[in-house]
Amino acid sequence: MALEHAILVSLAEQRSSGYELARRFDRSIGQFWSATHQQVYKVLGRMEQDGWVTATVVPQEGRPDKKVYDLTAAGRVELAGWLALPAQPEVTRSDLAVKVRGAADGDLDAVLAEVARHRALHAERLDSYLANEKHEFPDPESLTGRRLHQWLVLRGGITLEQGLIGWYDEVLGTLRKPTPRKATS
Amino acid sequence: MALEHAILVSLAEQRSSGYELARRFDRSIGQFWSATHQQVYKVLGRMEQDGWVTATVVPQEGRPDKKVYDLTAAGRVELAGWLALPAQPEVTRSDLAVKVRGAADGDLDAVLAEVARHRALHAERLDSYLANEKHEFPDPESLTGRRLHQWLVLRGGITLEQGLIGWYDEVLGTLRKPTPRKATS
DNA sequence: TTCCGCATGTAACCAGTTACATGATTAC
DNA sequence: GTAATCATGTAACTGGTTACATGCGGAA
Repeated sequence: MALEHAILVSLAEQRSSGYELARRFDRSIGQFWSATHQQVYKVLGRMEQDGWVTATVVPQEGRPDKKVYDLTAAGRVELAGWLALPAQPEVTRSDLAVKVRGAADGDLDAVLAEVARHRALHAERLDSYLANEKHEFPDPESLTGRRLHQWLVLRGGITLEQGLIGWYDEVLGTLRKPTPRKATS
Repeated sequence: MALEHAILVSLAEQRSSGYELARRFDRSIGQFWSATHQQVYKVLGRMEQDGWVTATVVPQEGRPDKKVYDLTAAGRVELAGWLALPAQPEVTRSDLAVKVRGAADGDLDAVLAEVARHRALHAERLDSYLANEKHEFPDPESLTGRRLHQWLVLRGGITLEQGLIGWYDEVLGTLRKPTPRKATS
């Protein structure tokens, strides 16, 4: 169980609606914990019933009303309790790694094209993380508390992306036949 | 869906029983796709019904009989088809990253202790991967085909572990109060 | 007029985990 | 005698995905 707790962490930083939470999971924290909006709404409902959060309907002009959620005291207790618990080991699921391993049983070039596509995807994501770091945390040395912790998690995302890209390059460098000279372009 | 396909890849390398598959998922391929033995048995049953694999009971002496699974032609077709499909993006779930991000809402030292514990765990795993590499692939330059692909996936595991360890060290180096001189030892 | 962003949800389904169950053999 | 390894499974549950549903406002 854990989306609960990721939401608690998110709400402790800032009260938000389900929609905002879902968007936030798409970005910063989503590197390490992702969730669709449907799942977020479902879990928020349960959390409200359990008394971890309270909802307030906030009317808006020109757009739909939203339900903004706040942590309750009980929610904070739950969060602190969870933080003290051992963390489960990291899990990385990579379709692509399985495909690389099985590449001999199908079309190797198709698999390599996928590796190249993922390489581009992650390079883009890495760029956006780096831009984000420059913009949001221009002076890491001076950070403390929550902001420092947020920066460290972003650093983790950056490190992982760099590792993946390095691995993609190793795979491509090893398995790609050197393009025949004079070919395309 | 994907455990199906990870099993197909595994069986294409070597016919195996459910038990053997489950053990294999604990090690090599488990870095990128893990599964419990229960889940493996369940999925193997479905795959047999779908005609992707066939089972043969192999009697053994001094230990229980086992059901060895082989790929069928249909299974090979399925595998080749899946390999040509786009791969879904990598997903990394890290409880610990969420805890680091939320550390200000609980006991920071407890979270750091967890980071240190995970650091040790992953350092151990990295060592075993490196030992495995040395032992199983002493001369990477000479590898081709399946063995080469296997080595590359192992390289991926090594890269990820190194990245994680680097990140743990960054977190610990940043958040750990310098131990007071003269304290414990 | 068509699509995108904002905003919230329900329902059906699927994949994976946890707990439980059995039973022989081998090593400490 | 106690635990680990080999070997296979069932049952109940949980967490997450996919598909479907609605409706306003603003931009192209």
